[in-house]
Amino acid sequence: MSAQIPDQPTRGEGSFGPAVTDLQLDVLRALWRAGEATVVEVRRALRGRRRLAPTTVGTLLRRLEKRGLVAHRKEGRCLVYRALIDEDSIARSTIDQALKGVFEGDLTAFAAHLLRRDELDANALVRIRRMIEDREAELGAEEKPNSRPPRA
Amino acid sequence: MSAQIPDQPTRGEGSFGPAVTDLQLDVLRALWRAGEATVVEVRRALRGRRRLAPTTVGTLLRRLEKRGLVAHRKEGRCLVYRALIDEDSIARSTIDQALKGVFEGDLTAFAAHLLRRDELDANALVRIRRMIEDREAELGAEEKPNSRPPRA
DNA sequence: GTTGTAGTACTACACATGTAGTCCAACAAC
DNA sequence: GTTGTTGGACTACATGTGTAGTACTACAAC
Repeated sequence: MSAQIPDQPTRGEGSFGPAVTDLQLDVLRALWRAGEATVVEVRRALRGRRRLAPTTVGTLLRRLEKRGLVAHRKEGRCLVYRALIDEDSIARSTIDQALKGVFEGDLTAFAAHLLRRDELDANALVRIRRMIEDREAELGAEEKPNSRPPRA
Repeated sequence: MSAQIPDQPTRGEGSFGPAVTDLQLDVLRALWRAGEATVVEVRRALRGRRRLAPTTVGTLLRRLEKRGLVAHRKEGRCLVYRALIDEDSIARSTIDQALKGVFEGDLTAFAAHLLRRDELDANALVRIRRMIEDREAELGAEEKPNSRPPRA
């Protein structure tokens, strides 16, 4: 998984995945949701967030295709586009980029920063702690089947 | 804290903080570390990561100043620059941007994603869990010491 | 004084991006 | 057939960015 995609933007920096802009992400999201979509359909999906001319959406898709992030097939006279990367790859590289940029890749520092946010209320903390515990259990189980079962 | 800064880039999107590029971030980082620095000093600090012409660094600083992210004072014939935003603001808005873009602001989903990363080994998990527990204690303590005095 | 020299301002250029207009091809209706 | 309509290709333009060259200015050395 996680297709092999070139990274054009911010090309001065390390070889990361593709860093898509908000607009590009919106377009990709439309494709992810629809599976496949024509220009008109993508445009409709974008409606609400953005009101773009049909040609604009066409341009966006063509440029995304040039970057290797989407592809199209011809159905009659329409072009039907589909995404070539999955949401997770984008998430990963976006986060990587932010992470690397701001915290120089230090996930723990990153976590520390996140925990200071107001949006993270007690409930969210509990949920996340549970996730961590689950993950610890998972890792514990596969790393060393019998040593120090971290699960409480 | 967290100075009030306009966000020029990706201006199509919601009113977020400044989203700086990698290069800009490198420059800012140099300023943060040094407190104040001239063009030459910033350039030297960047050396290793980037080999830029002195004029390039000057341009970068001037543009950053135009965006309101740095300021300068004159010392003799040299301009001494300093950052106007702190690292935390940048971290916050960068993360916000990534978060909003990819996970539509859902911090829990974001956390779920992070927890799947290989870089997060058992030790990191423990550290982060501890941080969460601390934070939970903190929140618990200030939310309701007895009933509803919001001041902690 | 004249002449380096260093440092800044201005200008420039290529490229990605957000945005859309114009033109053309293909199909539908008459 | 001709004519409309629809959708895509190409072009365009403003702005931000990465990068740097050139021109000016002020100080140091002679």
